Amino acid sequence: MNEQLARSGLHQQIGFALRQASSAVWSDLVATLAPFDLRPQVYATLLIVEANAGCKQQDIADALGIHRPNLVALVDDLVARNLIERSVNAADRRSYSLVLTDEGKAHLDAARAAHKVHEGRIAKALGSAPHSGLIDALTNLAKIGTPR
Amino acid sequence: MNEQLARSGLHQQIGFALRQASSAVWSDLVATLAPFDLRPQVYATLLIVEANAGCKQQDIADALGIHRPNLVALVDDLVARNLIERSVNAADRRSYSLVLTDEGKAHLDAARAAHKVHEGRIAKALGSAPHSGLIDALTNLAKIGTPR
DNA sequence: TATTGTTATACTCTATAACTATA
DNA sequence: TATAGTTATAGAGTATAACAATA
Repeated sequence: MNEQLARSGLHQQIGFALRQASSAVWSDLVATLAPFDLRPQVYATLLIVEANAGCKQQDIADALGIHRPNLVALVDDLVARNLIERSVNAADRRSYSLVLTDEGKAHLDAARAAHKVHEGRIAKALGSAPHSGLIDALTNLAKIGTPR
Repeated sequence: MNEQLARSGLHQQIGFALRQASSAVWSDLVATLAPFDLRPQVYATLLIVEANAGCKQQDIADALGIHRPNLVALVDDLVARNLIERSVNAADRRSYSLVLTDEGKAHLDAARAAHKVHEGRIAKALGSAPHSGLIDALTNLAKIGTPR
């Protein structure tokens, strides 16, 4: 941000502070997971399927806070890569039962290790007084990925 | 989120918590500003121009953390609506000098009143102990707009 | 050379409507 | 009727490359 620019009060407002912090952290997460060919939502899907073996796509959409149609291509891709297995749910043949494959579990474990490093960067960005105030914390978060 | 769904640890992770909180607050802000025909970034642009009369588009892009091409249509629209005035900067004829019109100032003031109400909703969602922890705060924020 | 604004373009994420198959 | 998955489509928001005008 241009330091000469007078304060418009923008970065004191929770909506914009959240937006910028979220954007910065998301970008860092995208870069973190890229070596594993995983987008954040795809990684999250693997986490959810791991913790909820046999869940259906609707469950994942709810957990991610998005709509069902947006999960279709995502799950298709995971199945094509043999990271999850999609089988018809015998009890209710409208839905699928999703489970991690062994390969999916191994891939998730590798990505999780990288994610841990990412969380470390966040902790560092939050500084030594993470509870000193939400705006301060978010302002610091928004600086993730900025050369220091 | 499906309450039956076992915890995948997802909502304990800052990246996803931020994402969901940001999304919820942003949606609330969009709805708040809609009656004024302003998107959040357009409203933010008015705030920046008000606090930095004579600034150029590049300044706004920097403040918003976006790239210059994405501001062109936005500023065009504000000029067409007679909310800001764009005049050639005599000192550097490459750039424009942006200032609020009287109409723009009045429109911004009206929107700002609505924005205050939105901030009240956020304060309420944050609860009475806003500093008790970042994740808790964000989890509460993510519930904005959810029927309680 | 570097910067400002611009145009054209593309990608990600998310939303809605309508279909199918099952219940 | 309602639900799960799907298809097609649309919209916001942001990104990059390349150009003209100006410095």
